[in-house]
Amino acid sequence: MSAVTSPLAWAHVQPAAARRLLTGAIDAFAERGFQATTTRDIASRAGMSPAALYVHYPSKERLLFEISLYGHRAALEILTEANEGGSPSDRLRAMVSAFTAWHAEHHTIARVVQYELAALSPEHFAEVATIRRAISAVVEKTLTDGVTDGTFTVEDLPGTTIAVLSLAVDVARWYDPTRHATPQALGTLYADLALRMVQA
Amino acid sequence: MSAVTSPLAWAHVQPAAARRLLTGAIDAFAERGFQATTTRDIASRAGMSPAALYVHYPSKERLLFEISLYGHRAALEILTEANEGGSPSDRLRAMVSAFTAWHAEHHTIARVVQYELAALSPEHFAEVATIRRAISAVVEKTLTDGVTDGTFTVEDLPGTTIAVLSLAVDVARWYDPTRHATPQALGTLYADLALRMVQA
DNA sequence: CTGGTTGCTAAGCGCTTGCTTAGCTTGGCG
DNA sequence: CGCCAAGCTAAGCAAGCGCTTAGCAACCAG
Repeated sequence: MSAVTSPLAWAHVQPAAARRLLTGAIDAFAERGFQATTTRDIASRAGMSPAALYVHYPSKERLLFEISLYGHRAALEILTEANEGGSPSDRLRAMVSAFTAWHAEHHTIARVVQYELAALSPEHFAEVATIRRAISAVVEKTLTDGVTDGTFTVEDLPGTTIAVLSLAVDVARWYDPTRHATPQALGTLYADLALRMVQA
Repeated sequence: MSAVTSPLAWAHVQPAAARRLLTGAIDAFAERGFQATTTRDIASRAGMSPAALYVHYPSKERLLFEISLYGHRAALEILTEANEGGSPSDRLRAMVSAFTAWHAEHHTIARVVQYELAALSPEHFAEVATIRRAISAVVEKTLTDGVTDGTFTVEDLPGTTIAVLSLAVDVARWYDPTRHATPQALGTLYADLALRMVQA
């Protein structure tokens, strides 16, 4: 099972009822947004009464935090694994390909991760922001390596880092599996575009 | 620059109280999202009681529609004007530069335009979707022209069109005028990156 | 068997929501 | 002046919100 195509492992969420609530919440948050989703909606997606939610989670916000935290960790892991070994070009290609494919494959989770940050409590947001900085740092490091060894020409390093990540992240906004290419094909296309953006 | 003082022409919105409600709604929707914004919040930003909103607009959704419609029209106009005259390279550079700068300059309106589509009524969404298709068509046409005259090499035309637009649109998500470059500088950088993505 | 823990539901509490109603004030016009 | 429309507010309604409480059935350990 490749890192690119692996489904997010929610097996660690126990018991099964808690997992059903979590996956129901992902679908609901991605569809309507956090604020427009009711606890009654989440509970009914899990086949339960509204009160059952509070047996497993102390609040609706906590549910969002669990999703956001695991989503961010998965995204960082995907990037870090793709960044192991090879030339800067190889690593950038692997990272953009995997990161893009992940945002397409898991566009529901990715939407929650990228667009519901403002609904997190300040403490929970701070925890997630740490992971986000690490994600930027991984990409910026690879670009720096490429500039150093002469394979990349980058005029504005932080700006180009944001652009490369931004390209992949925005996939979550528009991607529809019934209308667009496979996540892998999109990853390949985007990796090519990103390489063109920085090649010397 | 707040939506209130931005150079987007809201002068056509009359009377002044209606305009104050509209600009207050832009700021509130951009900050918290449509669903999390209350009519009491919008009214108080305009210095009025909650009931005064309904003198000028029949519903909260209608306020969103007016903002979304005008924002989409402004975005299409920006693109169309930048696409007039010159080589495909010149036109692509001008479009990406202007479209990116617009999304940075008007990131509050752009956030409402790009992220609150799901809150529109089906009829209002359909109206706005027409403009969105026109926006894609303008960019795709210029890429096609560049491929035809040999200045561009594009493997996947619809995919690359989305990527170019996506790059600029995502600026609205992360742009912060206190932390990032000026809209003009960002536009120049992004125009360069976009040209690199497609040049033969 | 008994006693306690786990996972759940029915009912509902206090509060906030979008929006409505009734009525007041203001300014223009005969 | 009298009249009316425009623009506003205070008060509040019905509905829906996140979350709590009380209690019940199923299970397992002793």
